[in-house]
Amino acid sequence: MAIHHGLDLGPDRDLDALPLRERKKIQTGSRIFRAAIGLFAERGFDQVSVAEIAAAAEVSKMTVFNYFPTKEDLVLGPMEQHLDEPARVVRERAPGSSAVAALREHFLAALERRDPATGLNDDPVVLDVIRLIHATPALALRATSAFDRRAQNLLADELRTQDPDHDGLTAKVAAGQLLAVRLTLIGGNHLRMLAGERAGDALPDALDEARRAFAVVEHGLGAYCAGAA
Amino acid sequence: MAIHHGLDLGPDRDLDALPLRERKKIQTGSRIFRAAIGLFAERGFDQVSVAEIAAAAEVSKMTVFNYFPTKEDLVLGPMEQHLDEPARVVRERAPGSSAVAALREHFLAALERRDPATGLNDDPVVLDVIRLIHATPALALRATSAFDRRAQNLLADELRTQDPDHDGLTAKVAAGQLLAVRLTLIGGNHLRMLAGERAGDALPDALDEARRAFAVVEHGLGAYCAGAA
DNA sequence: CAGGCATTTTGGACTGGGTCAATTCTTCAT
DNA sequence: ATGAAGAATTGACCCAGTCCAAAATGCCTG
Repeated sequence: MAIHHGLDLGPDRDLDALPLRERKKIQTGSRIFRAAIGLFAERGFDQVSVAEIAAAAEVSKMTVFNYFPTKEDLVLGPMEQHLDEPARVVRERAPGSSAVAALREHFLAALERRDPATGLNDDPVVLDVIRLIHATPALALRATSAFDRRAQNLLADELRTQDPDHDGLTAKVAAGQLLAVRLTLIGGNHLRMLAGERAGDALPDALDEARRAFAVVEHGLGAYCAGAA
Repeated sequence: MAIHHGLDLGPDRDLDALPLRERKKIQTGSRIFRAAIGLFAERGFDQVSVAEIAAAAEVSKMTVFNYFPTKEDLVLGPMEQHLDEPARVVRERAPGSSAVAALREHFLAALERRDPATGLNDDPVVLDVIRLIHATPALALRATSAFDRRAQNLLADELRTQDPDHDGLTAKVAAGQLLAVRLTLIGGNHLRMLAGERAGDALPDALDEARRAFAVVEHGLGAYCAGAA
């Protein structure tokens, strides 16, 4: 719930107007997060113990777990509020537009505003996070868990509600395809950032890739089906 | 490599002809596995410690980790030799057949032989495993990790090799779509089994669903793109 | 059949993630 | 002020997973 650190977007109510307690909480969370990312970036995720992070943030180990349920959440937590987003986008789409179009446009818009969730963002801290994800199997695993049963079912339910002529199977398959293409695109953007590209420079290519990728989902892999090349 | 328990298919050379040592190893592995699944099914994955499993299998804790690298592998290990399978299937497909067709036929064949990896199998132990996966978030996470960057890249490389006219993006997207549809179908089969259906009875429906799902991947989600219903 | 070799098994000690009951501190109503 | 309520914090604890030296077991040769 709380806004832990500099990464969260959201309704940015000004910090100074909050009761003292809330402000301290935010500061502590931010201090823990920055200490963690700093140490991780320096020595690697597995080579840093939570106790060290606690010491660096001048807090007890327990307090770290109070703010972040697991060690992995220190890296991934910020990006993981978005589980129900695809379903919401489809539900709230403009009347007359298709579900696929809604998700495509939503992703393109996120790219343009350099939303860290798209992977197209060269903020130093975001870069550290991306590097960590790629260097640590456990983190990579959880990062792809956007392709989760919950997420897929949420989206499938939404698709079925909106297009009631489709059966459950088609909806689930469609939901899976849509979540998968999103992950693929994010992965591609991560690679750009890891290669040192600036987010601004990479934007045109990223937009183009996204459009083409969604087109593949819309029109099928037919080409791979036409027999040997 | 070793054949741990009753689940593994593979080149079933008769056990009795093996050197005594190998036989004991198989027996021990199987004893540990069955003890673990039994206790997990009874009290839940998180409510059983590795020490208890070791005691139940009359083995030391160390030996458990000798046979299964992690506690999760006690449940998932058996089904996880298959990471590179999609890439292999595409690589070794009959000349003239498409990549999509190869993967579809491979999955259909696996369904017909009730391969546990398809989720369509009502062996009591397999059922326990399926129940555990659905009841334990950590296991569910790893079970969907077939949608892994490694797996996706392996398959994408294979697709690009075979159809060199396609660029990297299309190959990665296609690989993602193909892995995703596989996971979706497996999930559907799990639901059937959890609902108490017999694998034999569910087979026709499962085959039909698989065919339709792969058709969606081949021809696209177009319908969801046609605007509001 | 004896005994040496290689591999497995074992017990124990240790690290580090994660949880719990109790303690301390902040805030607020009287 | 003061005492109650509630939150932040803490130290003690449990368990997964690793490391090591020693004991046990199957295997092979003399």
